[in-house]
Parts: sequence; structure tokens; C-alpha cells
Amino acid sequence: MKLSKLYMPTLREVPSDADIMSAQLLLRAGMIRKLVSGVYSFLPLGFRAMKKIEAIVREEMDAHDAQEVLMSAIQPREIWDASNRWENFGPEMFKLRDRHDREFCLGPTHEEYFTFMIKNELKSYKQLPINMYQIQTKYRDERRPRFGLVRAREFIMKDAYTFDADYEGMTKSYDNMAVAYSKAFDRMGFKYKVVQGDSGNMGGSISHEYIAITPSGESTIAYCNACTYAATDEVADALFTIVKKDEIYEDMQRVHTPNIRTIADLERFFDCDPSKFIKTLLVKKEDDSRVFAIMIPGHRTLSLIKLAKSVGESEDELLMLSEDEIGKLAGSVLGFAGPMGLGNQVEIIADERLFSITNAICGANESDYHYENVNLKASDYKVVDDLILVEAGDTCPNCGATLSIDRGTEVGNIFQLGDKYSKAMQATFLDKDGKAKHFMMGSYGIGISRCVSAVVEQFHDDYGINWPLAIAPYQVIITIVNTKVEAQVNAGFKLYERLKLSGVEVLIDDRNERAGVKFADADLIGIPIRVTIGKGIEDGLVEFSLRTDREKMEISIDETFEKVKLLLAKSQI
RNA sequence: CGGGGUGUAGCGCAGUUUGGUAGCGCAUCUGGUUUGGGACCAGAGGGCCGCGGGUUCAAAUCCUGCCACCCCGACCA
Repeated sequence: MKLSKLYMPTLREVPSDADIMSAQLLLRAGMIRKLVSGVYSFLPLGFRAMKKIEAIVREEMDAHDAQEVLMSAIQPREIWDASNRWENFGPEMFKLRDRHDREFCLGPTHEEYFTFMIKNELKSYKQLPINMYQIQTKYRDERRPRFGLVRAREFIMKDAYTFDADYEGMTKSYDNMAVAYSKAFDRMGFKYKVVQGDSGNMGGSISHEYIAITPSGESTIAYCNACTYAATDEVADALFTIVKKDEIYEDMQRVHTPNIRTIADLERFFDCDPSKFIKTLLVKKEDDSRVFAIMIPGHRTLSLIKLAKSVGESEDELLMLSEDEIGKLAGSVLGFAGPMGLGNQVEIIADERLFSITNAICGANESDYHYENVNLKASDYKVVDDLILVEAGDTCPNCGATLSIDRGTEVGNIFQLGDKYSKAMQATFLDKDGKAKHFMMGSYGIGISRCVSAVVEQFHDDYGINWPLAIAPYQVIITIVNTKVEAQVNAGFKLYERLKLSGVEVLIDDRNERAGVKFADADLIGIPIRVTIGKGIEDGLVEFSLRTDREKMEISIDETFEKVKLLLAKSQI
């Protein structure tokens, strides 16, 4: 493709509403454009990059017994009523009516429709298992669209659904998709981690999330550098120990601590290690039916999910007490809560590690007072082994190495659905024994457009995008330094035609611009292999370089051709 | 949905406090000089100042209603 003809409206300045690096670069590089909040279009270069990702996903799905279909995005209300999700999906669903006032939605996902279709067409165990997928535009009216392609209201998703005769079959299908996903994400080249999904309130159902490591990511994960352990921070086991010191138990003392509210204040006031402190947090159930006092090591953070599990409540219903409520309950202001004298209606829950602290310091439930030399007895409290959020440096529960913490973006997930939808929609088949049974299902998603931004988040520098060869919109860009010099133009186009003929995806910058403009654009759009044709052409030499490093090599056109072919061959593993 | 902020040329912004003929940089077009890291000179085009109502002789500017966009807030590809 000639750059003089390519629709590639690059911007020198960053559009003011682009909030993350990938959105800024994709917009500046003329790869995407925003129409309204959370709704983007793909221009030629951006679309090509996305199609590369699609192709990788398609190849891996096809290679793992999935068959591609294309289901309608527009769906009638009736099939959603069967699973109750017309109501339950909530305001995120884009709903519309036709001229006869019949209700429809734009598909946010397709469990219902696939199940509905299967139920009418698949009747025998002999036809199972079956795995179908599609790559299609999805619609979700997000509460707050942001981060460019990451949280869009219209986005491209690969979604797959498996139907099996029994539980074993379902897990096999699930494992098969897990392999396909790892292969696909490996080929895209970005760094990612597989974490166990939050089985949380639902209990039971198994799922995994594929998290691309990106500094702007919305989820925080803990992972081990030595083994494959990875989990979201709220769920990850926080393995750290407090070594019990062989100290003499001193007598408890009430200490006047005017205005000393935070752990940092306490450290300064008592001039001691933060592991000496017991932090007491007051949490209630939303409807005020239960109140909890949670004691954790002072320098750590409470995990609401872990708390919810240990008290058998839903995480969503647990709230931290407000300052007023603390005053009423504990007779103190924020910062002086402690386990003593809280009254019977408060359930006190303690992180196990507290009892290793000798002569601890905690709030006295009285404004401006703390206790020191506190030595709690485990037998007096409900003890839970782990209530806190994992931190970098904690021990890997799997192999004992040290954990790291990073932020990430969910680019894929796989889910064992069981018979949730087949039951709701009465989708059955006849098993060997002639009995009607519910399909055992799985669903599997990859955010295709989200992957585009994940790649850009991971592969860029100060000058622009730095596409991995496997998903670059073009593999090679030939820059003609001065289009007024015939020898440069001729040599450029000769190489261009030759590469094209041998199947290389190549751009040629034949614009009548100054060299600086062309180099800047080449950097910005991030084509991996660069050939610059300038003055050296008089001696038959061109410059060969890679986007990843700025080192240039002066070689002949023939050598250039061979080098390109070699690089491309190496990347096709 | 709650709180905060912003809407002026394709992009980035000034002008609004104190009402008086709509500006700057980049981009675009024409001519010329340039041509290895975002050139220079001369000229030109491009605006319902988010939309509606009001105040006023006069509104980008003041008042008011609405809309859009962005930021901060517990289910997600």
C-alpha cells in the first residue's frame, strides 16, 4: 500500500478525551476514531491489526474443534425471559422496539440464543460434544465507558459455547478451550496471567480469567514469578507470618494518644514497628442486621471478599461503618476502635496472625486513647486464618517463592456453566438410556478489540506503537527519503513490488513530505521492519532497521529482501 | 445513578471574571524556496462559540433549562 493513498489521519496532538496510552496512540496513529462515548470505529491500519488478532483466535479455535458461526446480534426479549436475564442484566443491556412494539436487545452475550437454538436442533447424545464460536460485535451500555477500547459499549468479542452430555465432558471441553486460549494469547505476544475466577457468592462454578498485564489495568493480581500461581488480589492467599517474639508479657496500659488515628501516626507516636499494631475495622451488613469488628495486623488491608466468605454474607452487602455510626456503636471517633467493650451485638472476628503479636497496641474504643501491651487470647474470639489482602513480597502458596503484584486488563475468560442455562431454558437431549438430560455447558470469551489495546499498552515507547510482528497491520515500511530523487523512488518501488509479490505485507511512504515527517509517522504507527531509501542508493545501499531498536544497517537491496524473508520465516512458528 | 469538571474551526487551546465586529498554534488549500528526524516565506478557505429559552440597544461572555464529553465511585470481554 502506498502511504500517499492510505487513509491514515495521524494526529500530532493527543485528543483531550483519550484517557490511556493505548487510546492516545491508536487515535494519534489514525487507527481508531471515536464516535460517541464508548463507541469506536476502526480505520484501515487499526482494522488490519485487529484482523490479525482475529485470525490468531480463529486459527486456535478451529484447531481445537470449535466451529465458527455468526449469530444475529439483535435478539427478541422472549429468549431472555426464559433465563430471567431480561430483567437481571439490568441497564447494561441495550434495548429497542420494532414498529410493532415488540421488544429486542442488542446482544451483550449469547448464552440464551445458543441454548435456544441447540434445544431445537440437537436431540441426541450422539451429536455431542459440540463447540461453536463467533467473532462479532457486542453491545453493553456500560455505566462508565472509559479507557478507549478497554471498556467500550460496542466492542468485538469472540464468544464460544460448548454443549456436553455430562460433567466429565464439560470439563474436557473446558480444558480444551484453556489450551486454545493459552496458545492464542502466547501468539499475540503480550504478557498475561491466568487467574482463577472469583467463584465468590455463586460457589462451585469454575472459571478462569486471562489478564493482560497493563499498568492502566482495572484489576489487580498477585502472581508468582517462579511458578504459574496467579489470583486476583482480593482472593489470593496472603501468606505472611508474624514471628512470635519471646517477649515477657507486660501488663496492659491505657495510653493517652491525642489525635493519633492512623497506623502511620501510631508508628511515629510509639516509635515502633507497624507489625505491633492491631487494626480494628467496623463493618456492617447493609440492612444493619449484623455488625462486625474485624481485627487484622495493623499494616495490612482487609479483603472484603475473604471477610464475606468467612461470615457467609455477600460481599456486595458489606459496608464499612461511617464515622457517625462508629461514634454511636463504639463511643469513639474514627481511628480509636478496638476489640474491647464493644457490646454483645458486635461479632468480633480476628485474623489468626494477631495472636503472634506480643504486647500489641490497639484502639481503646475511646477518643484519644489506645491500649498498649495487649495480649489477646485466641480462645476468646472467632478466628479466621486469613482476612487480608495480598501484598507484593508475600509468599506464594503454591511454591513458596515471592509474589509480585501488578495491574491488568481482562482479555479473556472461560467458564463452566453446568446446566444453569439448559435448565432455565429446558434444553434437553436424549442420553444412551433414553432419558432426557440437560446439556452441560461452558462459555468462553475473548475481547478481540480489547486485545488490540492490551498489545499497544505493552508495546510502545515515547515515539509510538511498537507492534509485534504477528499482529502488525503491515510487516514492512519502505521510506523514500526524498521523492524528488528518481533513483530513490525507483529503487523503493522496485523493492516494494518484489516484497509484495512474495507475500510480504508492505507499506511504501511515497508522500512528498520531509524525511522527519515520514520517520515520525513510521515510529507512530509502529511497523516492525523498516527500510529507508536515501542517499546511499547511489552506492546501491539502503538502511535496514527494526522498530524495536534504533540501530541501522546499511545493506544492499538483495540482502534487504533476504533479511525480511528470514525474519518473517522465523516468526511463523 | 451520586459527586466534580469541561463544551469556541479537523486536533490542541486562549477569549467568559469586567457584555461591544471570534482569535492563536497545528492541520488543510494556492504559489514559491526547501528535502535524512514533525521546514520557511507569502496568501487563502474553514465557526448556529454544544442546543433551547430569557435579560439587554447589544450575549461566546450574564440568568435558566436541557444535551454531550471527561474525571472519581461495589458484578464485567
